Amino acid sequence: MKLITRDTDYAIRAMCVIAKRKDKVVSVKDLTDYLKVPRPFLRKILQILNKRGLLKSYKGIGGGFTIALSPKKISLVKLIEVFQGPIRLSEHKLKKKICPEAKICLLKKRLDNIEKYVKARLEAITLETLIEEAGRI
Amino acid sequence: MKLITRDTDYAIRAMCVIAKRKDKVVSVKDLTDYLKVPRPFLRKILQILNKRGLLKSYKGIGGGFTIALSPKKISLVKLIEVFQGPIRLSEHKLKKKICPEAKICLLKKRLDNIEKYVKARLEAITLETLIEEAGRI
DNA sequence: CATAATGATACTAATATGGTATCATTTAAA
DNA sequence: TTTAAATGATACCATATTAGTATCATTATG
Ligand code: FES
Ligand code: FES
Repeated sequence: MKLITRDTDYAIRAMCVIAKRKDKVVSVKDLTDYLKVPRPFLRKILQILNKRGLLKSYKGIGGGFTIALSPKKISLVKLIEVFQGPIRLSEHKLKKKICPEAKICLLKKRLDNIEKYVKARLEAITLETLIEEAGRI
Repeated sequence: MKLITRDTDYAIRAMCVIAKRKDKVVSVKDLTDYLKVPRPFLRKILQILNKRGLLKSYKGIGGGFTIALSPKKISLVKLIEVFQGPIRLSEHKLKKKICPEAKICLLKKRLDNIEKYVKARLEAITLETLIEEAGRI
């Protein structure tokens, strides 16, 4: 029932570091040294973030990644959806078909409400808020 | 990221039916006829609910299950925890060890808040509320 | 041209999920 | 007292998801 899987988690940590370094190019080596996260796995993750347009990448010696968007614009919802697909707390289906009772199902209605709330909260958590407040500690 | 897995879902549906039938003994056959859910799987699920004291079981011909507690007292949290363990939306650990930064980690703090809310909402959804409101439709 | 970086892609291991299958035990009723 | 209809206990199996590795190609810099 995890809201956040490992890859998303690592992505958040890495993005925070990269965002803090502003326009400096950060390599995977820099990141793994700091984050103690498996290198090939992190590489894969950063490549995905690059493809999705959240990072810019630079090849060759001295290469690495910079952040592609303002940290304000990168929310947890966005990062979660990159690695875990659309946020859906409740499918509440029967055997992969849409349940005929879906429209009147009370349980589904209530879970959908919870989902809306969670999504809104995750939307409000951006890289900026994570970095900014961390700086104050 | 599902809040509710298949077994929990089936358990909820089955418990609602059993609760509605009050003190009548409901067999797995009755339930599968009505719910269209795989029989051996549902059997396993009901056995677990029985062990956990949420159902009472009766063996032999004419046997089956009745509800053991007032539907008021059976919340979604309880049912989820039976099949999925304690509700923890965010572990946010590093390599199975507790993260040294856990106490000051902002992300964790925020996810924990979301978790508290979700848990409270799931606590408020009981079999009684599901049955009662369904009756009004 | 050597080297240090990423890009692309395929493979693998571990865990969780969603079940089946089998046999033992109990009990009501014929 | 036998039989059939139910659950109890357990072991097994199939699939999907998660969490990675491994390899080779490509690119940029000095
Ligand atoms: S959506 Fe089908 S029973 Fe809830
Ligand atoms: S709990 Fe370790 S970084 Fe958040």
